[in-house]
Amino acid sequence: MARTVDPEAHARRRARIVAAAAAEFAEHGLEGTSTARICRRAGIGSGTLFHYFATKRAIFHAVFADDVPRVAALCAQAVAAPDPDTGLDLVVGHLVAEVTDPLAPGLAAAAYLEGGRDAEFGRLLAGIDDTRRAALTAILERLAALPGRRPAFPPVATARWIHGLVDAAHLGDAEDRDRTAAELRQIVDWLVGRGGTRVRAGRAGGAGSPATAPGSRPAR
Amino acid sequence: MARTVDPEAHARRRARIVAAAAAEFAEHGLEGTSTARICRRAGIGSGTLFHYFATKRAIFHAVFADDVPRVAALCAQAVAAPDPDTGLDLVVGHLVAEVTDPLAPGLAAAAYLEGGRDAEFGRLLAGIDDTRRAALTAILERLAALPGRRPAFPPVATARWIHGLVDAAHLGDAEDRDRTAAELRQIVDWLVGRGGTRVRAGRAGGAGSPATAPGSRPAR
DNA sequence: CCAATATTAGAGCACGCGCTCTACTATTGA
DNA sequence: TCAATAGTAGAGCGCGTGCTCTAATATTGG
Repeated sequence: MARTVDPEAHARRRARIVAAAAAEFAEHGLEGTSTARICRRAGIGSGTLFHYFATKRAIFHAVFADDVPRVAALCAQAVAAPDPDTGLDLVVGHLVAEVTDPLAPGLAAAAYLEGGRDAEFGRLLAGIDDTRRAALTAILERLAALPGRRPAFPPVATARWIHGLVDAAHLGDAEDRDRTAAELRQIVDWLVGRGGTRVRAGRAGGAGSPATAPGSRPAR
Repeated sequence: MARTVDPEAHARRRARIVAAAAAEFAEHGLEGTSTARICRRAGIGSGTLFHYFATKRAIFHAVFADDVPRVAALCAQAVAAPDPDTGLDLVVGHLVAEVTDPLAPGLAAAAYLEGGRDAEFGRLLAGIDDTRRAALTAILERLAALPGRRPAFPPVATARWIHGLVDAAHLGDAEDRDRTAAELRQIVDWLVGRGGTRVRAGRAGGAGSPATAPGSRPAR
């Protein structure tokens, strides 16, 4: 017998394809992206592409499925943190990092479109979401029990809204991502009853800032 | 000479096509929707379709452009309202109605994907957004000046966040739209410093509700 | 070195796409 | 009634699609 596989090299090449595909999907969505484009971007032929993935849809799934273990590990770590504040910062930091990724908005839109129709893919997304929201809820419950904290909503609702805000930030203007991220941290602190009066007016755009609001682009 | 046009009949038929197209676009996005599907749904032939619209993209634009005058009128009415609370309710009511529309999430996703690439379409969306955000900001400024109100953020930031929350609600689970809408009203009241203690814990999911959070599906 | 297998490129296939074009019908004013 | 034009249907065109298949090349173990 001859020729065994180097799994690392295989994984590297696979990842290269997934990265190229992610960029294309973020721009054109699943149906709008042609396999030829992915090939060109990855610098390979179509034969190679279909050697690594059976269908275009499989590549799309891989783009998101690759995140699952990373998210799970981070959530476990955050829940296990001795201090709920630390745990919250971990999760929020992760969500903010996602918002800062320039590919995120396009991918989120493409994912939504697809999640509504492809049941298996929908379950994949729901799984990622549920993992994060469950972790957030657990942390928020411990936070609410802390003395002196006055969270505005019950933990489940707060977790849902934080997630919602991140979704919203995803759709936000690409130019303002850093400010959006900063504001996201701020509003989370506020939702959670952390940081006391630090918020009240000022900052986050400033009382004296121009009246024209530059914010997010899309929304039907 | 002979045969003049009935503009009303023309508009009705055009609207019928736009409605069918909107449903398809919400499901498959712009590039994923074929003109043949639109024709089938609208019960017409391709000849008819291209008699009313020059290109598929033009139909897509029309789906959103048709909203512009409606939004402008409502915003003007809300700003002109004698009482800023009434004005706010008008705008929020309009946004909530949008969230309740079952086509909204898909269309929002499709719009985002397209707004990022088609500059003209991007400007169209930005225009709608700016109209609404400017109206909201104006109303919120009057609201903040009211005695006894303690808004959490400056008006511009609040307007931006309300818009963001609506975007987030768009992406939310289709089954929970009514609850999402109710919570949206609640969090707006809170942001605006309206309704006092009515919010603090309880409601909105309940302290005794199950720990598994059902919330939104998508988000990368 | 050689046999065996992993990996690659790209020509080519059947098909569905956006859109055009022609032929036909419905509806109007004179 | 009849010419003129709005409206409609659908066959068909050129092209790009997702994917397959063949043939060639790298890379390994023995």
